[in-house]
This record gives sequence, C-alpha cells and structure tokens, in this order.
Amino acid sequence: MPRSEAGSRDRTVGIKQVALHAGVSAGTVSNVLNRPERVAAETRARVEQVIKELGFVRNGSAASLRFGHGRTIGLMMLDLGNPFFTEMARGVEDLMSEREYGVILCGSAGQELREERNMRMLAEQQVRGVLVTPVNDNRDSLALLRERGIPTVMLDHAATRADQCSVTVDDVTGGHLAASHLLERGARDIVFVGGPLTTRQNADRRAGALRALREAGHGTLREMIVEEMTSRAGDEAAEHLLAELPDAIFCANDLLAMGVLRLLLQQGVRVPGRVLLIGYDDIEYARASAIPLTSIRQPPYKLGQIAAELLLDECDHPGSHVHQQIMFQPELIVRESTSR
Amino acid sequence: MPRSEAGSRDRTVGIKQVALHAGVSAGTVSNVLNRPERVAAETRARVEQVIKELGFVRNGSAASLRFGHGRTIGLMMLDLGNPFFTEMARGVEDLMSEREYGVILCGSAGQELREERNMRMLAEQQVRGVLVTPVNDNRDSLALLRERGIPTVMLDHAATRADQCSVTVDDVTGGHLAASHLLERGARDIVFVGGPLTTRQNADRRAGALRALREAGHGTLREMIVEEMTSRAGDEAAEHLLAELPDAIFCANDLLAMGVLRLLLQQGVRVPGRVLLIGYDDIEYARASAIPLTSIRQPPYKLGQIAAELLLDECDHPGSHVHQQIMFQPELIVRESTSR
DNA sequence: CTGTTAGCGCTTTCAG
DNA sequence: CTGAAAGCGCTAACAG
Repeated sequence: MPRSEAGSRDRTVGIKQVALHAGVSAGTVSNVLNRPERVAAETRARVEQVIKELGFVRNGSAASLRFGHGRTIGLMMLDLGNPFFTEMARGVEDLMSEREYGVILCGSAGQELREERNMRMLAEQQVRGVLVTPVNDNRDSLALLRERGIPTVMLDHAATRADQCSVTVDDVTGGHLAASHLLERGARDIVFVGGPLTTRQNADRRAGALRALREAGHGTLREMIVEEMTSRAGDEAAEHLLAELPDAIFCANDLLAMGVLRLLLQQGVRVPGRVLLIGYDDIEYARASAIPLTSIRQPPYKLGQIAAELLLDECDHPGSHVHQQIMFQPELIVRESTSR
Repeated sequence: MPRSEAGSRDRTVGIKQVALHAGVSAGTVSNVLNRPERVAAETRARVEQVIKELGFVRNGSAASLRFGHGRTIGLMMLDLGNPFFTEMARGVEDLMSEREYGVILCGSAGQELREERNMRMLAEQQVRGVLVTPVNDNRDSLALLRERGIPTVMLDHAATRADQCSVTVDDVTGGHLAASHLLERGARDIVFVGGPLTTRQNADRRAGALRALREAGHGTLREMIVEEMTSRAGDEAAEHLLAELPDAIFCANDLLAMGVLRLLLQQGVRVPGRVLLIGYDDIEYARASAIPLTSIRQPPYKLGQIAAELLLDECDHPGSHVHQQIMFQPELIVRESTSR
C-alpha cells in the first residue's frame, strides 16, 4: 500500500476531486480541459467553477505520459554569455510563453560533451521539440532526438539536408561584407580573430572574408583562433598582436572585438587611426562602446521567434508541415572603429 | 485497444524491452537505474550493456508521475533583456546542468500577469523547485507553489519572512554608495532614473540614495520613473532632463545609464564634465562604454549559483535543510563617468 | 452528452 | 538479490 510516501503533497487536488465536487466523472473534467466543445455549457461552467475554487492545476507529467510528450521544448544555446544568444533565447521564450509552453534552457558553452548530455536530458524530459544552435556538424546528438521522433529546428545553423527546418543568417556573406569594408578602407594586412573553425559560424565568416580578399585580388588574412569567444579572449589575442600590428582586425563576434578594443586603447594603439576594427553580431553594446564598433548586424530576437514558430508548426501539424530553411541577410553597420 | 495512437513513436525502448533483452525483470532494471548498489555487479553490468545497445532513455514523465516531481526546476527572471539577469541565469544553468537537472526559463518582463501565468505553468510541469526574481511583493504567485509543496528560493529579492531561502545583494547600501559618491564629487542636484518603485530593487536603491542625502545634510533628489529599464528608456529620460540638467544622474541600472549617456553625448553634454553619471549592476559592458561607467557591482553569476545550490539542498534534504537569507554587499566601481 | 475503463512507463513494496 | 504486481493522474475509446 504505497500511501505513506505522499510527503507534504497529501492534499493534491486531482481531476478526480474536481469530478467529485462537480458531480461529474473524471472523463468529463478531462473533456472540459481538452475538448470543451464536447461538454454541455452548463456542465462546463460548473466544472470550471470547481476548478477555480479548488485551485486545481493539471498534472503535466501524467498528461505527458499519456500523450507521449509534454508541453515543453528544449533550447540548446551555444553561448549563454553572449547577448546575441540570450536575445535569441528571449525571442523564443516570449513566443513560447504566449503559447503556454515551457522552455528548457541549455547551454553547451561550445562543448560537444555538454551538448550531448543536455540532449539526453531533454529526451528524458519528453520535450515536444528542440531548438538547437549546434556546436558543430556532428549529427550524433541530433540523431538521438530524431530517433525518438522529436522534431528539431536548427537555430543560427543551416540544415545540411532538407530534412528539417533551420533559421540562419548568411555568415559567408557577413564575413565578405566585413572584409570588403576593411579593404575598401585601405587595409591590406588583416587579422581574423575567431573561435574554433569547427563551429560553423567561425568557419563561414572566415570563408567569406577569404573570398572577399580573393575577389579583390589583394590583401592577406592572418588568423588567430581563440578558445572562447569572450572579451577576455579578445584581450589576449590583441596582446599577441601588439608585436606585429595589422592594418585591420576582423573579430568573429563583438565580445572579442570589445576585448581587442580595450587592450589596444589601453596600450595606446589608436583605433581606427592605427588599426581598423570590426566586430560581428552588432549587439546592443557595440554601438555604445568606447569607440563605437563597426559590426555585422543580425536579428537574434527575430531568429528565435521564427524558429519557435516553425517548431510549433511542425509539432502541431505534422501532416501539413513543410520544412523550411530560412536565411536572413546580415547588414554592415559602419561606425567609428573603421572610419578613418 | 488504444494502440493505434503510437504515431511515429512505435519503437520506443522502455524499461521493459531492456529487461527482456537482459533476461531480468523491469524492477531490476529500475534498480540498476536508481539504486545500483542493490543489484549484483554481474547483473548490473549486463543491464547497463543492454541499455547502451538499445539506446534506452528513461521516460522522465513516468518517473515524474510516480515521484510526484520531475528533474526540472523553474527559473523566473525579471528581465531577460538585461545581462545582469542572463548572467544569473547562466550561473543557475551551469550548476543545474552539472546535477543533471533541466532549467525551465521564464521571463516575467516585469509583468505580474505574466509571472503568474508562468508560475501556473511551472506547477503543471511538476518542477522540483523554483528560483524566482519576483516582480513585486505580492505573494500570490508564490503561494500557488507553496500550497503544492514546491520549494522556492528568492533570487535578488530578500525573503520577507524566514520561511524560505533567499539570495540578495543589499540594494539600500548600493543606493547609498552611489549617492554618497556623487555628493562627494560635489553634486547637489541629483536625479534618480529608475523603474517602477513597486519593484523592490528600484525602491531600495532610491531609499539608499535618500538616506545618503539625509545623512550628508545636503543635496536634493529629483525622480524620474520610467516604465522599462532599457537603454531606450534611458534615452527618453535624458531627453526630458535636457531642459533642466542636474549635477548628476543616478540610474537604477546600467542599461538606463547607457541610454542616458548616449543621449547626453549626442546632445553635446559633457560627461562627467557637465553631468556626473552612475549606473548600477556593473554589467560587463559598463566599463567598455564610450565614457567608462561608474557603477555598483553585484555578482550575478554567483547569486545564481548559490541560489541553485540552496534550492537543491532543500529538495534533496528536506529534513536537515535550514532556510538561509544570504545577502551580499555591493561594491562601488569608480570609472570616468564620475571622475571630474 | 457523460460515465466507465484500460492503460501510458516507471517505481516500489512484498514474496520468494 | 530478483520477480510480480499495484498504482501515480490523466486521456481516449467506447458504451450508454
């Protein structure tokens, strides 16, 4: 008789108590909750009244067990320390909250291991679907979900095949935009400071920059790959560059650029006088920085929102849903850091 | 015969299939999962082997239904657009991820209604506990959880009674620190720019500032209450102040301060030359801004981490757990925006 | 339109 | 140390 384990939760109000108080059966209460149109208006009103009085809250786990999935989605972000990603998360959360879904937030911090651990956790939680900014192109952790029939939408990462939705910004073009701009401003010796090239964002931005140089027929790209894409890492990168300053520095995100900027100014290197500097993402803080930062703008909030909508569409209309690969175009925002 | 509804999830590997393949019973598999020490080493190894082979992932909903709670916690944040809060969220996520818990992220955006809706959703999800930065002192939405025996820890908000844990920073002292500093630098006509005073953070920071003025015996505090604590709101506030510029502006957070700063500089008002400016939170971007911002530092990541630990302690050791109200002291960080 | 009933997958006594 | 069986709260099929 497993009754003693109830702990402090003895007085849980279930669908049964509601049924009892309303003088109907549990099935009817369930109908009021899930298919109200099938219940007589009068009965429904009475049940709803009792629900309110008793402060009944549906047990999501039970429903989830029955349905095979719950009212939550997973959100795997690459870097929760970057405003670009937290803005994306905000876009997702706003939309999901409106639709009465819970968002389980996960940060991989760029580590494949952590990504996989979190994916397994999400599968356990029976999430309805997952939004993911993957660490790299290794599809193992996604496979874990696909096997179990959990829809996934790629965020800020293009789907390599057409078997799923994705919402991205064209990073190759972004990189091209950045490098072209630097070349136009007269830079020839350019340094690219970015994170691991196994992460698509870095690889693409670099590739775009290289293409710009090739097309222009001049200019060279030195590379500096850092572990983390933080302003601290930017500091360190800049320190190494002091020995042989380039004409311009292209950072794969604004956090890095802000770190680079800080160290350069502190060392008395004039920006943009001596070195041009361009970032990526155009986070809110880029324009407010010591030397307002030229950057490549992306719309993170919108990316999050649209990805969330695509995911819900796939969940709610698995029949009619068609996978879409949406790609936004980035925009060059010129500010003082490249205005000689 | 409710069998046809399986959809794409026909081949779900349950504890039963594992049991079958391993030649044991479901109960034993469950024991391997939850109390491995009660299973013979050899049996355990065999079961674990099968689990791996079959790619079995435990159904969290079922476990949750049985236990009365799941392996997730709720995180209610006041403002997901503010790096202070997202850093706090990162602290929480890092710790919870380590402990194999899922974090359901909710943003109230300062709206009581949204807070309550989210709380109900969290209760439905059978979260193990909730970390909350409440919109105001209205305890209704908390009551919803307490009734159901869901532990809550207040984050960046002191518990008014000793019936729960809380982790805060002393905002009265913070406000005092800020105003004292401005007075010391010679300001007399000070403006406080902040969000609604129903939100404790704003009320306390203002109260601290008033106390500082009172103690000093000189200085006046004009007030400007804005709807949202964003840099855009800071812009607008500053615009209104142009007509009658004060000696100094104390913003209730750095986002506001950055907005104020932007508008002032754009209008040719020298900072700190004409107006002293101080923010609050000391977000990473405060020191990198056009005029590095004097601010009041708080340790958001640590707050999140500690709150998460307190919550888990309460969940895992309900017997021995003692509620703690932890309060950190803020720190004045002087930078150029107040260095005449 | 409403009641009855059979599980969803897992955990946990209780027997063996 | 392992197996059998009951039941967590809810939903959906079916009968009335």
